[in-house]
Formats: sequence, C-alpha cells, structure tokens
Amino acid sequence: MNIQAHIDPSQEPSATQRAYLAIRRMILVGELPPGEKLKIEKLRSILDMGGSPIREALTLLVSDQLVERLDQRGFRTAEISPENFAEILRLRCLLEETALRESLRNSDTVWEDRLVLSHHRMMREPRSNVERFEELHKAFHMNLLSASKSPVLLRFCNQLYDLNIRYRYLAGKALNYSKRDIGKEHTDIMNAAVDRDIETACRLLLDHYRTTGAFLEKHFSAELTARTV
Amino acid sequence: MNIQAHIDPSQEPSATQRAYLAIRRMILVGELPPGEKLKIEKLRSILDMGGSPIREALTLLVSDQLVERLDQRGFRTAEISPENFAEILRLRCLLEETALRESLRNSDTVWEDRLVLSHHRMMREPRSNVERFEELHKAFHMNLLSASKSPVLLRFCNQLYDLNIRYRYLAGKALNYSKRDIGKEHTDIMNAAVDRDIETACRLLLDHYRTTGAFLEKHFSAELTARTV
DNA sequence: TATCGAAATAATATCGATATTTTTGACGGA
DNA sequence: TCCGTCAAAAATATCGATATTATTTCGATA
Repeated sequence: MNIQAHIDPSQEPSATQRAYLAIRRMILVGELPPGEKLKIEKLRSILDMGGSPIREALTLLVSDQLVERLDQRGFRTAEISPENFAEILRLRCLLEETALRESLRNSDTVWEDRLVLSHHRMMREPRSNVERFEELHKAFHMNLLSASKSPVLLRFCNQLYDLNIRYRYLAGKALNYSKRDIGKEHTDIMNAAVDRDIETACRLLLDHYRTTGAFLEKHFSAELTARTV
Repeated sequence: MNIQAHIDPSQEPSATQRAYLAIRRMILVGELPPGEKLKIEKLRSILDMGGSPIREALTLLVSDQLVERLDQRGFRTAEISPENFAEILRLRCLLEETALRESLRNSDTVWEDRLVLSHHRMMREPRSNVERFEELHKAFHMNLLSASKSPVLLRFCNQLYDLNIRYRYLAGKALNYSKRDIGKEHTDIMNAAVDRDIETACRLLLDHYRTTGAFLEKHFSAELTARTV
C-alpha cells in the first residue's frame, strides 16, 4: 500500500486510487490469477474509466510486486512459485523479527491500546467474512510492528505481507488448519508483546508464520504436482 | 530499477523508459533536490514528451521510494533526513549480509568471473568521472550478491543501494574520505568473496558500509546544523 | 506438413485537449 | 494586523483519439 492515504475521508478518491485498490484486491483474492495478462481495455470496461488511471494504478502495483511490467508489452499479474513463496516467508521472518524487536523497544501505551483493540476486532470478526477478516488480521500484525521507527522497514513488511496473503487466498478454503488454534496463537503473541517479552514474542510470531507457511507449502506443492500431470 | 530491461538493446526505449531513467538520474545526483515539487509541465518541457510517460515514470519512481505521490497534488522528490539515512544504512547491513551469505553459498565460476570483471572495471575507472564510477561501483556491489537466489531480497538491496547513493551525491565532493583506501577495501572484500570466506567477507562489507556511513552521517549533521541556523 | 514472411488485427504507448482540483492572492470584516 | 472568503490562476487528473508496436492469421514456398 504505497499510495498516500487520504487525510480527509469525506473526499472522493481519485480514479487512480479507486483503480489501484480495485485491481489490487482482485489480484490478492485471486480473481485475477497469477501470470494473467492485464489488458487495459478490459480493465477499462470493468472499472468504467479511461486508460490513464488504469495504467497508473498498474504501475503502482508494480512497486508492490503484484504486477509485472513488460516494456511495450503491457502488464501482467506476478507469477507465483514455490520458490517465491519460500523466499517471501524467509524474508518476512527476517524483517518482521527485526521490526518487532524495535517496535517492542519503542512501545508505549498508545501502541499497546492500538494493538489490543485490533486484536479484539480481529477475534470478533467471523472467519466466514474472509476479506474483512484478512483485513483485520493484517491490521493486527502490522500493529505489532507499528511502534518501530523504521518506515522503510515497515513498508517492506507491509509489502511482503500482501505478497503472502495472496498465496493464502490462492490456497483457498482447502486450508482448514487442522488442529491449530489460530485464535490462541494470536492471543499468545499479543500477550507476550504487551508484556514486552521480546524473545517470546519473536519466537511465537515466527512459529506462527512458519507453521502457516509449512501448511501452505504442502498444499501448494500438492497443487502443482496435480496441475503438471 | 524496477523497469524491465530490454532484451534487444538495438531497440528504441519507450518514452516512459527514457523519462524514468532521466528523472531517476536527476534525483540521484541531486539535480532535483529532496522535497522538490515535480511539476509535470516543467518535466515535459525538459524531456520533450507528453504528460503520460512523465506521470508513469514518476509512478515507477514511487516504488523506488525516490518520489512521493500525493493524491491529487502531484509528485515530489522524497525528503531526506538523518533518520532516513540511518535506517537505510541499518537495513542495508541486515539485507546485504543475508544476501551475501546466500550468494557465497550458491556461488559458482560464472559468478566469480562476473565479480572479478566488475571489480577490475571499477578499479580502472577514474574517480573523476563520478557518475560512471558510481555505476560501476554499484555493479560491483550487486555482483557480490548476485548468486543469491532470492530475487525479492536482491530487489530490496538494489533499492536501498540507490537510496544510499543519493546521500553520497548530496554530500558531494566535500567527502574526501581522508585516510581511507577505498580501493583496498573493495579488493579485500572481493578476495574474501572469491575465497568463499563468508565470515570475513561479511565483516569487511559491513565495515565498508558502516565506515562510509559514519563519514556521511558526520558530514550530514554538519550540513543540517549549518542550514537550520 | 512445416516454416517463413507479409498483411491484418489487436494492444500498447503517447499525445493534446478538457474537466477537476488545489493553490494563490486580493479583498473586506473583525 | 489578522483571519476567513471567494474568485482567478495554476496544476493535476482524466479522457478520447491517434501513432506505434506487438501479435496473430493466412497463404506461399520448400
């Protein structure tokens, strides 16, 4: 989410902004599958606007690594691969741990309030409302890091989070997380964070990511072998 | 450098490509100072093209964090600050070390040849040709990492490198690096890399960055206090 | 039947014009 | 003098049309 958030929410967002959010959503949830050619004309008719804001939105998405730009040959959604997924997981662990440590060192009560609140909201949201839940889930995780005073780092974490969420959507409901209690995992992470127990918080967070990652990886490789047959 | 490189170099680059490279260069070398408003009309007349490729190039530069986009209020070059500089240095150390370790683990003779060659070219280039030297200097450092199989990580390193180079240009010739022998530092790093001595290579690389960082930081804070008076 | 190349088609990239929005600056009231 | 307001000016954002470039189709040739 590179785009500057609106200060004044009453104001109508620009066409570019609308296009950016709409296309981004479509890619994340898988409505636009990986590797798909993104034709300006088609997007124009879907989003009902001129070509300029579409192109600009796509260019913004290039920075999020959700879209690839081929000079003179238009745009396509980023490809996926097990290697890419594994790299994202690795990088997330590296960067989020760094950010979490820094965040906890700088943490104050404002941060704590924000964290507790976002946790509460996430827990209350029914998992059935997938997109809404994912939004709150992301907010919770980003709030963990939010007391870090490293904007560039946070931007990377944010970006990696979105890249990862895409894989989660693509795996779809096939994933039922068997015996895990995701709610408890989150609560434990939050408690460790609120206690400012840096080591425990980091350990729990990374476990959380790695366990989910292992699930997804398994699912993903099954998918791929099924597909290539 | 997000933009897809041309496969066929005989081909004329698109206007967007030209604009991207031109504006990027102007920002990096400081011709467009930090915080400067980037007026489409002005850039249009400088680069002699329509508004669309300019806007698209600026949007691409947003992803490089060299340009900020303010919805409905145009573009401006990214601000600089001591905090930003320090963060870039920290992140570079973290990410480049990770990338270097991976690169050395995966290294082969192709990588080694590329590295040696880029080192040679850099050493031969007179420091007086600043822009050309910086290009070769970047190539050398990126080649150190280039055997890493983590494209996202490499992209981050590349981006951070450019953000850092900008500070070097801004500090300008004021910097004469006193008693350091930069050439030797590079050669030592290369030798450790060629020896696949991961620990030494990492240590030397980070020292190299941190020493330069300390120089710049000193220069930079002097600049700022002078300016704010 | 496979391959090459040229024409036809489709898509992208770019321009110039226009609609919106933000910024500026002058004016008058407190 | 200090604000707030409103119109004028400037700049951005967007559109529709066109030029450019890539892709496909289709036949001719080997």
